[in-house]
Amino acid sequence: MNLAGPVELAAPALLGQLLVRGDVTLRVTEVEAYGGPQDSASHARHGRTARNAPMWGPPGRAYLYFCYGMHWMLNVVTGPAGVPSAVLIRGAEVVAGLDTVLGRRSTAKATPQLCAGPGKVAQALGLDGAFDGHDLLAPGGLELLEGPPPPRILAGPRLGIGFAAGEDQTRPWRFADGGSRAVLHRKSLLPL
DNA sequence: CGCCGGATTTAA
DNA sequence: TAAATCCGGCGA
Repeated sequence: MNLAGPVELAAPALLGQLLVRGDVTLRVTEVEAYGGPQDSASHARHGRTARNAPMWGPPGRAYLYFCYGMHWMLNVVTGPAGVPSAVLIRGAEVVAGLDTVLGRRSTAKATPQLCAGPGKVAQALGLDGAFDGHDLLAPGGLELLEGPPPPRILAGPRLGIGFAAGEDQTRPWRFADGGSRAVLHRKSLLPL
């Protein structure tokens, strides 16, 4: 997994990787790549601010932001330090700690969609702004570990970025594990 | 300083 | 299909 390369290559490489916090382990099934000021869909589109500062940092850090007044979104910072880019974790499967996840999600039973959606992923891991900037490659807290990459990868346009300029809206920078059901809007994806 | 709207989720 | 809910970023 090379997080220092171009974000559109780092993003699909994160599929199958593991997010571990305490007794909970999630396997990444869906991601989206976001670039720098040239990407009109990215938080970095208006340059560096206090909120998006982690995107300029070294790869392997977390970028957490609050959205729609109620959801936290987990991103993995990629690219060399100084080059803003991040990968939004949009979906995951529960590998361990199901009871903890069910409690955090306030749900009685596990379905394939339990952690399908970026807000759900952060909630399942119990994340909030306190994890913004956290080093995911160091032991403790929240960690990113190596997992087997999926045999089939799907790609398609990013979701919820209707505000972006023309070409940025259709660029196939959303990636998913072709074998997982923990992926939203599977129909808008095609084999990579 | 005030307004606009969002990398969403949920339930009706 | 709409409501919930709040703060970042922009224009004044």
